[in-house]
Amino acid sequence: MSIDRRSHTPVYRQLANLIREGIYAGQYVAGAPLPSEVTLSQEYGVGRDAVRQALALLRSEGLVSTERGERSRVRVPPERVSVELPPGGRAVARMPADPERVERDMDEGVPVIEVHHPDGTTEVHPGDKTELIRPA
Amino acid sequence: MSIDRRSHTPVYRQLANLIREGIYAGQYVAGAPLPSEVTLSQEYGVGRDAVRQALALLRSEGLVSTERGERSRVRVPPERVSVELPPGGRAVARMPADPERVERDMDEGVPVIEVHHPDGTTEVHPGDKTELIRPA
DNA sequence: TACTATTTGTTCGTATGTATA
DNA sequence: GTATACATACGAACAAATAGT
Repeated sequence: MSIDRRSHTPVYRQLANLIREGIYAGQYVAGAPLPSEVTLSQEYGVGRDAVRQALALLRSEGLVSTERGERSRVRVPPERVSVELPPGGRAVARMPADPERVERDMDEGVPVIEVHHPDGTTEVHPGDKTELIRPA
Repeated sequence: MSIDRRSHTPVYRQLANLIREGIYAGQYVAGAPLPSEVTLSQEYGVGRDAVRQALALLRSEGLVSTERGERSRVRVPPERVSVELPPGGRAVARMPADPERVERDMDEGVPVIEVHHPDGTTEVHPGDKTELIRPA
């Protein structure tokens, strides 16, 4: 599979699909670095801008993480800690605002879970490390 | 408050912070269109690229939505439907992959909630229209 | 320590396409 | 049909962080 210039699907989205499928297929191993942006742009014959947009899309899905000076890596899903939803409690999921995300030291593309207790208090948990449970 | 070119914080992130605060403060009303990208770039004295990156950041937070040919709008939070977490059930939150997001007709910056039942079945709900509850 | 090479981040410029009003 | 506005795509230059020499 490769990039189709005549497709109505944007190049960067096609590229994101290719890389995503590569991750699902195990072609790119979790925790391992992807090829550099320049390498990807040469391999697929697209501009660096398209590569960066594709990687940004995958970051927003929580599939890869990028740090300055290092190649992007396939994100390793962390272990989940069980949190009980209390009787009479409610929970919602939302994306954190950027300053909040940085404050909580969370990766891009990771939602937060807000647990609202009957007494009015609220707990916020990182969505990638949390599993909401209700005992049987 | 305005843009500080000498700050270590990138221009687009500063701009995103300004617009976000403007939304929180009610300066930009929910459902109303923001100024156009060109207008914003002139008002704040930054490049259009910085404006687009700022808006992309706010979209990824589910704070604004953008459609081609129209100015970006402050997103209106939809009503939430209550979904009961069943006894013995588990729930996680994650970002949908782009094709899945398009398939489900969801806005950018909106997570999904996966509810896993004890019998092994799974339900997927849009995070902006769902509230997970446990009866008292 | 210092230096170099690699890599990602930011910013600007330019052009073209596509959808809306 | 025209004007406005957002989307895509390429190139280029420089900054900043990393890793290794």
